[in-house]
Amino acid sequence: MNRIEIQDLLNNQDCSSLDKDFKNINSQLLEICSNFPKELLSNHGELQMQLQGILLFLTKLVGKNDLSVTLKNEARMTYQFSKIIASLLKSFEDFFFERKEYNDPATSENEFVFSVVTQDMMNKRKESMRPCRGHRFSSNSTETLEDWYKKHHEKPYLDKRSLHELEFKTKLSKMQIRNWVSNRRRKEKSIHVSPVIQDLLQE
Amino acid sequence: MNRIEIQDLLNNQDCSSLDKDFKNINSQLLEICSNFPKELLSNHGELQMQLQGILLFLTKLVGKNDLSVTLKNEARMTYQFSKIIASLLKSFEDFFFERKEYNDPATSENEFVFSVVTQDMMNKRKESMRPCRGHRFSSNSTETLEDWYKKHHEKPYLDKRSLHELEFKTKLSKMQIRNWVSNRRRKEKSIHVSPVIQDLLQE
DNA sequence: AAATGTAATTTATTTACACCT
DNA sequence: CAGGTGTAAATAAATTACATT
Repeated sequence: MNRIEIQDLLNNQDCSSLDKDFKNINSQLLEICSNFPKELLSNHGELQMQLQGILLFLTKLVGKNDLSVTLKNEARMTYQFSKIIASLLKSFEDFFFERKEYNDPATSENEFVFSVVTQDMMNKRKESMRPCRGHRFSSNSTETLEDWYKKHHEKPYLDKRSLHELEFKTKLSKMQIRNWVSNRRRKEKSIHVSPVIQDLLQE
Repeated sequence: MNRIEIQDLLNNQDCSSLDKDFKNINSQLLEICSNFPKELLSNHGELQMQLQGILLFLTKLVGKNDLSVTLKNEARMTYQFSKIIASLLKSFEDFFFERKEYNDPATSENEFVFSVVTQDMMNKRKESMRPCRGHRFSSNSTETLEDWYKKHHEKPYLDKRSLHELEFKTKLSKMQIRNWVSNRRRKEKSIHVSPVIQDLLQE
């Protein structure tokens, strides 16, 4: 399984420039949506151009192989959302300018896609690009922590020295380490090994 | 954990009438989207009414407690999608009829939500309402199958009699049973119990 | 700073189905 | 069509973060 690499990747960097670009795209979309009917007549050409650019960027993004699954999914969704906006825009434009030759819905809508990007999805990207719920630590860090826990099994509470040491070894923040140990204690409660196995392990 | 109940619920019924209503809503939405610009002037009042009805239904649906998580999510997404459509429709209408008092985007867009419903999401509902990937069998059925497998561990292949018997006991279709046994054989390959434990189990 | 609850995410497992031999 | 294998779609379980008390 090649999952650890992906994990480490997520832990050690911000996917920085790509991520910034993607955020940028999202803001552009939000802005387009906010100004939707107002701007249609004044600069619809510009809007179309902007949307084409956005779609182009997203196509490229979706095609990339080295992306995190999350980012890829979001990119796909945003792509679909952009497409629907572009499509609606086009329809309305045709309507405004009486070029009433919009395609037969029966055929054109077949590849019509709807996708949902909630606003808080967009916000999420802005806020929490760092310590992220559910994102695993590197197996290295986990091992270090697990070792510490095993050693201090009797009284699994952090003192200053331990915290410092772990911070250094794992490169995690104090808060993350405190959380981990706290969560680990909780986990302990729900682990119940049968006595037979326990004996076995003690050999 | 209360998960088994939910599972059984999913296994034993079709959520039939609700489900049909929901499908209906989805088709309505699709139709509205297909005819979007064309119908705007001719019967926008009707459209608005229809959308209001849809939103009402979805609000109720989302509020229900006894729904499968999947359905609930889909309902939420569809709700958001409907809302965006309604909102766009309203904006354009205002624009058409020169009542240019659409709300200040800064305030009105704050609760603006985008959601994505891909077309194949809608199709999925249509097709596969029965044997559904990922939906677990009842623990009862699984136990029966697992028992059979254990008994025939040496040669875990179905004969006609076994198939018939299992079909009767589990209420699953022949195909499902064949699939299960096939998948079970595959799983066997990836299970490797340490010899120590194996000895232990043989006692 | 502790337990506890729970949100958001990832990973593993289960079922269905397609394709090949 | 049986059987193995690959993989899609869904659920379940585990991991990390954070809020509350």
